[in-house]
Amino acid sequence: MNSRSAAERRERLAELAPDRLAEVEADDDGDDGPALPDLPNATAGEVTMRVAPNPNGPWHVGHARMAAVIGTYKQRYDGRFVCRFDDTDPDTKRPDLGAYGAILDAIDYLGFTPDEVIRASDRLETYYDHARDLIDAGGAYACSCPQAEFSELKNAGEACPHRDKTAEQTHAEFERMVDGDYGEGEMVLRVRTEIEHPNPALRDWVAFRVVDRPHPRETAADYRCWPMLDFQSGVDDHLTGVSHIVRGIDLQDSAKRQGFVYDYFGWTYPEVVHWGHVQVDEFDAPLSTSTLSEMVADGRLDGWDDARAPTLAALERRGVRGEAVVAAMVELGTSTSDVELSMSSVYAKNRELVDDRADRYFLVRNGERLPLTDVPAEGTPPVHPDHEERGRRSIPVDGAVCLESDDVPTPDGRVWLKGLGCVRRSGDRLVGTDDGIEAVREGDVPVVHWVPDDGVPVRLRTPDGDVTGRAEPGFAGAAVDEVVQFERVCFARVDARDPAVAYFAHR
RNA sequence: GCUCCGAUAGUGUAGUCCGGCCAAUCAUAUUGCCCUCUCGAGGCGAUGACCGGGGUUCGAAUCCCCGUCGGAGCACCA
Repeated sequence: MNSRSAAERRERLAELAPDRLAEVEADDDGDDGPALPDLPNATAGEVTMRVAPNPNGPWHVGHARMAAVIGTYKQRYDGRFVCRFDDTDPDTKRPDLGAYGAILDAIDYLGFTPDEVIRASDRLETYYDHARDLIDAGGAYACSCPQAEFSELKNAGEACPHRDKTAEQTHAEFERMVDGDYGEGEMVLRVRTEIEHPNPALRDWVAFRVVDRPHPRETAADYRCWPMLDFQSGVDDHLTGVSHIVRGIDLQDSAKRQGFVYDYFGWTYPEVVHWGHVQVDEFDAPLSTSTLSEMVADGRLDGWDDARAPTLAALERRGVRGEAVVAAMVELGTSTSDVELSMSSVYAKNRELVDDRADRYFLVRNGERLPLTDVPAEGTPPVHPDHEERGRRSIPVDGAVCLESDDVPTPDGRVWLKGLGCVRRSGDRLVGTDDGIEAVREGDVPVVHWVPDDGVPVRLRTPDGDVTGRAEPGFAGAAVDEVVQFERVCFARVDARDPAVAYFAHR
């Protein structure tokens, strides 16, 4: 940033138009990167948005986008944030009871608090009531066509024999669906749209179907007649006062489908923004929730917050702040084309957030032990190079040190042991030299980190697997949950003590 | 096949509605130098893009047409 010219501009503005300055400042506040585009037809105080996750697994990084964007809009428009669990498929995308809470935790991690949390599986009676109203309005009919047969008719633009059924008969059959009198596939309730609509995706879609498998939530386990997403979501959006919907392009036709229901009811459809899919560059492994769940179930991952997992829980455990994730997501904007998120931009933002507070420690991975003589009794590197006032560490040297193998000098070569001094390799040992720091400044001697022979064993859990190493003795004093920097290695979050475990955040 | 949608540097984004101030913004990435006892932080640079072709116009990233490429839906999944 050219902060100088920005400052100049500000100064000029202060002279020319003092009230305009306030706006600019407010605009600038906590705002890095381009802001999200304004919502269409949005009025402050009258914006309600929702995240509508299916709780069939933990949230991965991609899921953060919706919450991040909605949460940001909530702040901009002083709006409402609804979290609605769309858990209406007890079978193929079966909800996971642990995921409800995990998703709320993820939203909290990102720094947002929903104004309202609802579960579709609590609301079946509401959907039934609306189905009955829809039938009364002539907007739905019960259909017992086998799926493939209907599909053929539909693609040809032809009505099935059930389409002209009376409302009375449909009512009767729908009540039998509700009562569980039909088996799976025997009867559905279809919305009567336009069977010759140019877009085949909109023709007489299914609103309710029968699912035999009980819902995992006990309170919903007795229901067999389940609404499809487009019906349930359409009704709920209206009932919860949703003013603006953000959703993926895969749901592009949803608004049009639901439009038929809205028309029957005389409702006004919310504003809709569609966006493309997000890929995350670092995780080429499939980001799908079901894959993740499988990997956790069969032990390939230690849990949803395994350092190798692309989940928000894992990022949290690694010491990446939700704020950094939100900032990166907001920068992605809401374009309809698919986007790829670079984790490096999340990490860059996190580094900014965390660097100033992160105390420095040495961690040597897979160290090589080298006897060391003719050096001071201890090394005293600063706790933080930009904050001398935080003091210096004290790392005792007792006859030997460990270095990372890449840092071991060639025979007769020199390295500068950070915070200690220059040493020269002599055979298999290191011997202190009387070189001053100029040796480093001249570029002849690399500065390396090191630990004494009896460093603290640390397991560093990284996205690429675990690494073991030893940290300087002072690391034993680092508190759990603290984010530290292992100099020249990475930022990491202290996860456990005795034995010490740290989670790799980023370089 | 039918119906939608999109295309700016490695990545993301601003600008596109209302054509000129855009030889195109910012961030990230990569990289050079300075500083530094970190490969962190900081400072100063560099690299790198308007999908193609026509048209309209004095003037097009922006408007129009064609093409190409990419994405989505046409589920009793969400």
